[in-house]
Parts: sequence; structure tokens; C-alpha cells
Amino acid sequence: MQTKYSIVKEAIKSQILDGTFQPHEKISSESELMEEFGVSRHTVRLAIGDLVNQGWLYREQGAGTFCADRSKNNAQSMVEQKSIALITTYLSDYIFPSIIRGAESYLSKQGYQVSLFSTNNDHENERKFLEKILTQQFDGVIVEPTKSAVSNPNINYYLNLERENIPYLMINAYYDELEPFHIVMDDEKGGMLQTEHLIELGHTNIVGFFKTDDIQGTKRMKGYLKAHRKHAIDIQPNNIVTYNTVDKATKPAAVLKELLKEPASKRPTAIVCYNDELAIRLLDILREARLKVPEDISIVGFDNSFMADLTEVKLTTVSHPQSEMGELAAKVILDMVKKSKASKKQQNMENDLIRFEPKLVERNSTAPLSKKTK
Amino acid sequence: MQTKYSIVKEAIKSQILDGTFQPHEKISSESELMEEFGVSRHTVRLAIGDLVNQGWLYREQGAGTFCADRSKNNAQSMVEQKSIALITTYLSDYIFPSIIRGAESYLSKQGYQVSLFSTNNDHENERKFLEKILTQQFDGVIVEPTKSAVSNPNINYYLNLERENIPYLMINAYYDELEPFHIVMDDEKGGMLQTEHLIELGHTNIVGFFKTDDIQGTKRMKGYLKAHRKHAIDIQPNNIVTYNTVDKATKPAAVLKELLKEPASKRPTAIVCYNDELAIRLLDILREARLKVPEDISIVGFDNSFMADLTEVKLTTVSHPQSEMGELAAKVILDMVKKSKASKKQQNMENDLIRFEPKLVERNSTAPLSKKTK
DNA sequence: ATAAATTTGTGCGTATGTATC
DNA sequence: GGATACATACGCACAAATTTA
Repeated sequence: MQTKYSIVKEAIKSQILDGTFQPHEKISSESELMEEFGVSRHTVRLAIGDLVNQGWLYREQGAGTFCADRSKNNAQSMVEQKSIALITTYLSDYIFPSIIRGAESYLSKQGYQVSLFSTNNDHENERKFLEKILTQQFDGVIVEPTKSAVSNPNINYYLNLERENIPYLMINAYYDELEPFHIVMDDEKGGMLQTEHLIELGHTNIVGFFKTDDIQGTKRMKGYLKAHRKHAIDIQPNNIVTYNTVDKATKPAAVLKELLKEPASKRPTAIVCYNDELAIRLLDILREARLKVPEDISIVGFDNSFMADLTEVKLTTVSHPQSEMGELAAKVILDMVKKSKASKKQQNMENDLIRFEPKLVERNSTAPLSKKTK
Repeated sequence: MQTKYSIVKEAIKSQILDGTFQPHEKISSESELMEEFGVSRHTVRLAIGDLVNQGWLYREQGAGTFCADRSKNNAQSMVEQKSIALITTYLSDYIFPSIIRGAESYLSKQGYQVSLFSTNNDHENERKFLEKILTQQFDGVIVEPTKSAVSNPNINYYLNLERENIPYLMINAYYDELEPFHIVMDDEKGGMLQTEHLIELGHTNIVGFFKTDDIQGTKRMKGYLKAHRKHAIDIQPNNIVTYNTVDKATKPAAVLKELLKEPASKRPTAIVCYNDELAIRLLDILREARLKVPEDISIVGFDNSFMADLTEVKLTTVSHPQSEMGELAAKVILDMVKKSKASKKQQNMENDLIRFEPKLVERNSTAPLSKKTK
């Protein structure tokens, strides 16, 4: 070892080994080392660069160069996996592909790999995947909660993620027990928008269909109720219909059929739907009943999915950021990953959530209450 | 990656992965690389330095820089990942989510992890992902080819997969140069089914729209031609319309508009579409032109996607196995993985493909040629 | 066999950009 | 906002090892 940079290298290494520099302690800056050893900055950087590559040091731009904590990943051989896990309820249906795409494309661009897990809204699957994620080493996890409105049996697995310092965040909804960072719609406001839009069009007999095993559905329902209260409109007893994942294909359609049997004066003149998927389903029922949308009955969807634009009657609906939400989730999780790697300890985000503002998207499935149905 | 040295780095890594540089072969000298990339020697050295540290290259003073033999250091802890990579063109659109779901659910059940990569039908992205897959260790790869009808610039990467004994298979289409195992529709027969159905309904002036930058489109077109020949029907010169991914949103719609300007006696009475997505798009055009489907004009889609059932006019279309195809692909790839692990040498499958039989799904977008348009 | 050319290794100076405190 | 520290990039010079004429 006679080269200047290896002299510097060895000197620094000694200082680490003899405890002059403790783990996470800042070492001298490059310019200080220049003076100290009487070499150029380039030479200092060569030495430090080698030590960084060998895991002795790590650099932080703007802050300094720090002694690494080598007690940790000794055997780990730094495979540089760079992968993020993405757990969603469904992956092929509805707006989920768009959300996933937003996340996938951003993460790909950043050189991360995306591993997909879909729970089919089943807690058992969620548990299996969390186990897998804990076993292998993922850098971070994006979760779309399974049945977020009911209590979650897998809380312990999430706590383990925290213990192992694997950052995670939730989208669309969150488990209340955990208070994780989450990115959601303002679903309550969305529900209000849907309902107020109809009220402003003159409707007072508005039936609402809400899926209540996830948190979005309960919040949208809350918005529906609030809108009625705000405009001092009584809600007909049969006008709130709740359903679950299991009966989503049958119950709302059946209930609507029943409601339509009422005489025209009593039956609802407008429908608020939990989402576009349901709205499209109900459109079929209305068509069968020979009711014209929006002349005879108005209907509002939620999520502004591709479906809203596909049918003959273009749906009035509420915007959902979809791929934008996915991309934001990707950005935030990478940020969390970076921070967790740097500090190796629990971080606290300034905010614990990001909320997207819903907007009403007016198309032609809603119209003012017409005379004949009055 | 915008820094110059990482551009150089990635470029060199690509050349290693695509086989330009074989193990122990000398790569270009630093001064050659300077000229080639138009950067300073310092930058070249940074790039090479990184790659040396990561084990891609080794340097010999006075002799040159050489490609390392990476097949050796597999001692690398063998984490028993059990993961499969899935490369598709799109992941959020159309029938792809269903295919992916079929594969994902099966692989999950078998304890495999699924990593998703979507190319957006761009060869450049496909290359990036193949590099990633070669770098990390995947057990197997399912590929949905990007622009399968045009020659593929990434053939070398697939050959490298074979060299490294990573099994792969293709779905929906395949690269002709490679003769990989593939699972496809019988697209030619599908095209015939579409066209014959219309011919049997009495149509003779049938316009066909085909996306010809993937192999499915060209095969479906072939089926369209065959059906005409079989029934000895001449094809009007303007009745074959081809388009590509880039102009799919504009060209077919514009061409159809032109065709509809013809007098009723000359204009087509039926349309064969490359897929349902296009059919839905064209339905909009027909609606604008105040033509009733199927009374005034018949239209046939392809793939039997969820879209076919969503619109006011339910599309007559050709079945696509979708999630079934995904699941089969998953089964086959696991089989190949098992075999490749057992024998450690090139396997030959008995068959080199599985072909799904298409079936016509009759709904109400097609009708017998009516008197008035005759 | 020797000299010349080539190629990597070491080292310095300088400038600009960007992140952090 | 300003100071500090690291990140990227270009230029030059000479040394040491190897190959080639």
C-alpha cells in the first residue's frame, strides 16, 4: 500500500475500527481530509468511495459522510433487490388496474421491482402474503386494505413490519387500529357531492346503495346522510341499502327491483351508487324496467372509472385519482424507504395521510326532476 | 438515470446481458469508450469502476477491461425465492387484467411470488425488464410479446435466458425468430369465425379492421381473407384497414367515417374488428352517424371482454380464454421450472405450443342483411 | 530483444449542480 | 437565504503493465 488514496483509506478504516468513529457518527468532511492528509479532493473521494462500496461508510449529500453500522447486514452480500410489494384486494377488476399501473410505472422507472399480491378481499390470503413479505426482504409495502370496515385479524403482522423497519402505507382505506400513513379519497365529501348534486336537481326521494364492509362505503354513506340533513330532507326508510362483497352481485339488483314495483309517485327518482360498477349493474335493471335514464330516473356513480364512459348513457360520477393515486403511493413509499434506510429507526411523517379532493363529473345520467315524475 | 456515467454504465451492462461481451472477452478500452459516448475519461472510469465493484467486469492494467464470468458466483446464499416474472404489454387495460389474475392466483397458491412488468408495447421497456430479470434470479418468465409482428431487437436477451437456464414461455403471440413454447388463441380461425358468421348472415360487403403490429392482428386478417376466399366473395379494395398501436385511437375511426360517406348501396353492411376495444370505439362512430346496430350495420368484436357485455348493444364476438389462459401459462411455467431444476439442461417440450379453440359468442350486434340495405 | 504504442492506475485542478442544515 | 458538503463532470499529466511492431 503506497498509493496515496490507500493510505487515506487505511487511516480512515483504522479510525473506524479503533472506535474513533462510532456507527452513524459523521466523519471529517472531504475538504477536512484533504488538508489532514495533504492530498487532493479527488484522492479523498477515491478512498471514501472504496470504503462506501465495501460497506464501511455511507454518504449523504448535503450532510456528510458517516460511519456505517456494520453489525447489521454483514452476511447479506447486498443483493440490491430493490423491490416493493403491492397488496390489493383485486387486481383485474374495475379501477384497481389503473391504480396498480400508476404505481408500477413509477416504481419501474426508479429501478424497483413490483411484486403483486391480490387478496380477493379475504383476510386469510392477506395473512399469507404478509408472512411472505416478512420472510423475504422487501423494501416497502403498499397495501390496499381488505374489508377495512371490519376488524382485521392480521394487525400483528403489520406491527411486525414496523418492528422489522419495513415501511408500509395504505391506499383507498386503512385499518383504524393501526393509524398507518394512508392515501385516500375524501369519501365522505364524495358521498355528499353525489347526493347534493341530485338534491340540487330537485330530487328528494333518493335511494343510496353502499357496500359497507369497507371503510369507503361507510364514509360515502355518511356523506349521503349529511347531504340530506344539510338540506333538511327526510330519508325514506327503505332508501338506504347496504350490501357486502359477497352479495354485491345479487342484493342491490334485487332490492332495486323491489323498489321499482312501487307506484311511480312513491318510487325513488334518483339513485346514489357506491361505485360505477354498481351503477352499471343497476342501469341494466332500469333498462329491463323500461325506465329511461335520466328522464325517468337519475343515477350517480363513483370513481369515474372507464366504465362510466363506455355505456350508452354516460354516467355522472365522482372523480377518483386512480393511476395518480398509485403513482403518489409509489413516490411516498420510496421516500419512506429512503428515510428508513438512512436513519434505521422509526420515522414519523409530518402528516399521517394524504386526502384527494373528489370532484363531480357531470355526464348525462342525471337530470332535473321532471314534471311527470313529480 | 440521467447522469452521464450511469448512461455509460447501463450501456455496458446491456452489452454484457445481451451477449455482445462474452465472459473473459475484452471490452472497449477507456479511450474508445470516451469517443463512443463523447464523455471524459473520468466519466468512463467512474462507470467501469462501479461495474467492477459490482462484479460485472474486471480490469487488468496494461491489458484492458474484461467481462467477468458471472455464472460462477451463484454461491450467493440461494434464498429460495420462488418467484416468477410476468411481462405483459399493458396491465391495466382490456383483457390483460384477467389474464394476469389467472396467472397470479395460481402462482400464489403454489407459493410463488409474481413480479409484474408492463412494457406499454415498447421494446425499450421490454429490454430493461429482461435485463432486470437476468440480473436477479427468477425461476421462470411468462412473456406477452411486445409488437410481435415486427422483428424484435431483444432476441439476444431471450437467448441469454436460455443460456442461464431460466425457462420462459409466451402467451397471446410469440416471436417467430425464437420458436419459444407459446400459448395462443387460434387467431386465424377466430378471424374466420368472425367473417363467416357475417357471410352466413348474407353480408358480402364486409370491412375488416386489423392491428398489424402484433401477430394476432395479422393472423386474424388472414382468417378474414380465407373466409372470403372459401365463399368465393370478392373483397372490396377499401375493405381491409390496417392500423398500429400508435394510431389505434385515430385511424380506424377516421377511415370508418370516410367509408360511411359512401352511398348506402356501396357502403359496407358489416364490420369485422380486431378486438372488442376497437368495436366499442367504432360503435360510437356508428351512433354519431345515426346508424342502428344491428339493423343498419352489423359489427363483430374479438376477445369476449367485459366490454362486450357492457354497452347498450351487446357485442357479438369471439371468445378469449383470458384468465384461463393465464392460469394455464402459470401451470406450464411451473412445470418447466421443475424440469429445468431437475435436469439442469435444455429441455424439449413434446409440443411447442398450446392453442385455444376460438368460439363465436353471438349477442345482438349482428343480424341478417336486411332488405332495405340490399 | 527492444522500442513504441496501448491501456489501465494514480493524482491534481477546476467548475457546476444539488441536497441539507 | 446562505453556508456547507457531497455529486457529477471535464481537463491534464505521468506511472506501470502489457501488447505489438
